[in-house]
Amino acid sequence: MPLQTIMRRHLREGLPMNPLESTRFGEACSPNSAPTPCATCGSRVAGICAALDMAGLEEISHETRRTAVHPRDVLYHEGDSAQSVVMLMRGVAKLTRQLPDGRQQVLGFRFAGDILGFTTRRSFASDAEMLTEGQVCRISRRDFEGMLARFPATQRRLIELCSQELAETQEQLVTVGRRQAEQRVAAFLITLAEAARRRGLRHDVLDMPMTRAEIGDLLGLALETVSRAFTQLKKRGFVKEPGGHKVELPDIPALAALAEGDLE
Amino acid sequence: MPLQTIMRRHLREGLPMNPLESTRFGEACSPNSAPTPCATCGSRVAGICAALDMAGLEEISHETRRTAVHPRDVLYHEGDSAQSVVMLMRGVAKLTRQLPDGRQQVLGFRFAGDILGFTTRRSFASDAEMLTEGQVCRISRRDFEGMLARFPATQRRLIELCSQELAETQEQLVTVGRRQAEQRVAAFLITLAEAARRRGLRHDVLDMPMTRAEIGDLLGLALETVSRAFTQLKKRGFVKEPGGHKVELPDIPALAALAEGDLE
DNA sequence: CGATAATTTGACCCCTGTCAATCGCGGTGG
DNA sequence: CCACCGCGATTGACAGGGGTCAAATTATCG
Repeated sequence: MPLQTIMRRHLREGLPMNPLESTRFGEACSPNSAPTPCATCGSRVAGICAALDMAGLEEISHETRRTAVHPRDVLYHEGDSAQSVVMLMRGVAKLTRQLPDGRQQVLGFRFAGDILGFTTRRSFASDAEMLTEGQVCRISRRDFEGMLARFPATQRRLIELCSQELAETQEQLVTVGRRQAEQRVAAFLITLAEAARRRGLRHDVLDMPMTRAEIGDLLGLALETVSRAFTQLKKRGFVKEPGGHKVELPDIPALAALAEGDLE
Repeated sequence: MPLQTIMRRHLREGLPMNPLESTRFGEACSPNSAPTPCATCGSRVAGICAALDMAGLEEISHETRRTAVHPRDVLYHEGDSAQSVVMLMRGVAKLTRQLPDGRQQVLGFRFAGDILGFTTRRSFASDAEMLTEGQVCRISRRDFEGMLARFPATQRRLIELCSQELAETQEQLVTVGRRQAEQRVAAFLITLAEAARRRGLRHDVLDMPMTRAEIGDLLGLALETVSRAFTQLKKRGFVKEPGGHKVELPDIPALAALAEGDLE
C-alpha cells in the first residue's frame, strides 16, 4: 500500500503517525472542532480528558503538577520505577533506548498533547528527554490508575491511544527495515508533517528541533547519511530549510511518493 | 541496558518479547500456575478470558467460531474492514506489511494464545498469514466491543496487552535500527525462546517454522544474509539445527550477550 | 566576537544486497 | 524402491549503499 494511501487514510481517520510508549491524549479533538482548554491542565488539546465529564475533571484536576522543562532535561530514565505519568503540554521530547556501546535508538519524538511514560510494567521502557523548552504535567501513577478505575471511558480512550501508537511504531519498523536512506528521511518528514497537521498547525512549514544525529538515531542511519539525504532532497526541491530549525515541504504528495518508493 | 538484563527483567515480570498489532491473551496465566482451559475457546491459556467471571465466559462463549487453518491461509488482509478479532489457538502466524515493490516487512510472528487483528481503526493494519497448521477462534468485532463494554476488567487487560506489545515492537525497532546481521538473528532467536518460555514450553529447543526469507523480512535483511548468519552461529556453537524445523540453543545467555553486542 | 556545537562534504572501505549456481530434503509418481 | 521434481537453504562472486574517519564550513549562544 502506497504511503500516500496511508496518509490519506490517516487524514480521513484522523490517526497519528509517529510511534511510541507514550500515547497521545489530544486525539479526541478533531482538526475542525475548536480545541477546548482542558480543565485539568489548561491545554488547548482534548484527549484522555475528553473522556471525562466535568465532575471527573474536577476530581483529578488537583492531582496534577505542572512544571517548566528545558532542553536536555530528562523526564525519566529507562529502568526507573514508573511512579508517574507525564503529559507533555508544550515542547518536543524524544524517547530513546541506550545501547551498551553508547549509541542510542530513538523510538520516536513526542509533541504537545502526547502522554509519556504510561506503562503497565514496574519501570519505564525508555529514556524521555526534552529537545526544547516546554511544559509538562505530571500525575502520579496511583492517581492515573485511579482515574482509569473511576472513569471507564478513559480506559477505552487509552486502548485507542495505545493501539494507534502501536500502528505508528509498526510504520516506523517498515521505514527502518525496508527503505533506503533518502526514503527514510522523506518518511520521517511526512511523519513530522502529519504530527503537525494533527495538532492543527500548518504542515507545509514546520518546526524541526531535532539534530541530524537524533534523526539518524531514529532512522537507523549515521548522522552524515542523514545530512547527505537532506542536501539531496533540497537539491531536488522537496525540502527547503529557511533556518531557525524550520523545514519547508513544498510538495508533500511528491515527498510521500518518494518515501514510498513510487518515485525513484 | 544489556539484553541479558532485559531478558532477566522479562523473566521476572513474565513479559512478552515479540512484537505486534495483535495482542496476547494468554498472559494472565503465570508460567507456574496450571493453565486452565478457557471456557470460551477451550484453549489451555488464560488471557482476556482470565479477566471474565464465569457468567461473562458463559455469555460470550456462544459468540465465537472455531476454524482449522492451514499454511499460507490468510486470516485477514491489510485494508480489509476489521469486522472480527482472531484468537490464535494453535499454530504460528506472521503479520506483514506489503510494499509496493513486492517486498514485505514482517511485523512479527504470532503464536498460540495471541490475539490478532484487534484495532480501533476501521480496517486491518497488516496482513495475517498462517505459517503452520493451526486453529483459530473468531469473534465479531461487535461482540468483542460488547465484551469490553460489559466487562471493564477486560479493558484493563487489553490495555496491558497492548502496551506490552508496544514495548516488544520497540525492542524490534532497536534490533533492526542499530544491530548488524548476526546480532539481529541472535536477537530474533532470543525472542523466539522467550515466546516459547512464556507459553510454558522448553526454550532451549524450539520450533522454527519460518523460512530464512521470512526471518529476513522481519529483520530487514536479505535471506542470504540470514543464512550466512545462521551458519556463522552454528560454527560458533551458539545454534544447532537438528532438522524438522527445530533449533537448539545450547547457551542462551551467551547468545543474548551476542545479540546485545557485549560479545564480539 | 570568540567558543562550542551542528552541519556539510570528501575519501575510503566494509557490510550486506544482488545475482547465480549448487546442494539437500521431502514428496510424488513410475 | 528409486528417479525425478521443486522448494528452501547454502555458498560464492561482485558491486553498491552507507558507515567511519577526518576536515572544513556554518550556525548558535554567551
